[in-house]
Amino acid sequence: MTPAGRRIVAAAAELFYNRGITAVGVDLIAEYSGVTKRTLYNQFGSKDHLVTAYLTERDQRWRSLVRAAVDAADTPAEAVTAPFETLRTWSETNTRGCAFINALAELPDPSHPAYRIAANQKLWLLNLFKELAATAGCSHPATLATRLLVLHEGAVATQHLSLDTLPESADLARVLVQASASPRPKERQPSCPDCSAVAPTS
Amino acid sequence: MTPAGRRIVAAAAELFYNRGITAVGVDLIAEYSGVTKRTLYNQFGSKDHLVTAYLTERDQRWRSLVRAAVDAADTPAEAVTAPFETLRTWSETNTRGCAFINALAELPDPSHPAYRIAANQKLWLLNLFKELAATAGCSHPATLATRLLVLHEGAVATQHLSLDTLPESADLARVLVQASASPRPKERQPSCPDCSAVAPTS
DNA sequence: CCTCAGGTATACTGATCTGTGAACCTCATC
DNA sequence: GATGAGGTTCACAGATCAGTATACCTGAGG
Repeated sequence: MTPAGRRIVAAAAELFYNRGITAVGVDLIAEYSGVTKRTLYNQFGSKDHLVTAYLTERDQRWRSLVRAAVDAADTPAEAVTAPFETLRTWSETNTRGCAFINALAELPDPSHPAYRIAANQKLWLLNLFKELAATAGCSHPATLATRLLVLHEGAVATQHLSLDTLPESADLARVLVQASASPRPKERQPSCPDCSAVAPTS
Repeated sequence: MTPAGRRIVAAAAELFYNRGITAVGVDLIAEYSGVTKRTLYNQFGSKDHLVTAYLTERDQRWRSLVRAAVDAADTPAEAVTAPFETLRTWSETNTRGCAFINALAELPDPSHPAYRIAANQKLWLLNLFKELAATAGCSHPATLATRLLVLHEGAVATQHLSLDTLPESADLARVLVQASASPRPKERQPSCPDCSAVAPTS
């Protein structure tokens, strides 16, 4: 991608995320990135393709941050909840929720590439949770992964409002991992039905 | 509100939710509701006011469904997770996520009335969870309510994709309520650290 | 019978939207 | 020194946007 192309994507990223995709015109993006509209169309062909490039770049950037957090975790159990640490720093500069969910809200056509990107992002995180849970020795990693994904997306979605739900979500995520990672000896299970309930059973 | 006004709000609700607020013009809403654009502006004054009316009506409709589900619950514990039952039926006809989160994605101005409506909706649900948890005798109802809200919003947010996370979210919600509603006798707590961890401690 | 609220019909403004056309510039590489 | 990629300038098309103006219709209540 040419230097002008990178500047265009950077400007589109900021404007699309903060003001909405439909509400931002290509003229504004061109002006914001110090580039002619002609250059924008020479590089991307259409606004839809620019939207796709914006979402793709954002996805790659976020994934690399998550990967770094996972690699920096001290223990396998902490690695499972590392994406919640990424979300904590990510939220400091991205305070308007999930860009992919927001994009789907504006793009009703399921055949738009944005749908694939958004779906793949969630599936990637779900699969990452599952693999990390399996590595950490958690029982029923698939069920645990689904629960962690819901918690993650819930924390992102409620971030709009000033409720500060992320710490609580991350706490619960760690509890779920602990309960799933260290199954109690069999003889203690009947005396503690809730533990076996919290630890996924399917 | 006049008959024409009701038809306009109904048409706006369907179009705004399914195609996006910015992407839908007032001409389309007028045509869709079988009404003149003049009538639309006589009733609502501006598109922004129509957006506010749309969100307000949707909020009221959803709240009454939640209240009905809570009232229909058999036990206080089941009442706490009744909103998840509402979400199950609600999602059958509303498959494009939370209309308020979607609206915030398109309306970047925090001074827009939509912000207040969306924030109040989430706060209302959070408070409902808290009151129901207290009624059911749950310990630390505030913490439990936050966790339930995150689960609820996470289930709504991931509904876009075909992941079917709602059953798992509702299951986990019920487990959390159970763990918080029936605290174990003190002498058993040391032998079961995970239970005390799942039951909110703050 | 009169009035008036609710609504219709149609035309219009001025701005903004995505996207294109055509000519020109600049600079590195062959 | 010719070529071509990346970029600029500017004008323009055609559509759509929110919102307004003017005149008219209709039916219920005083």
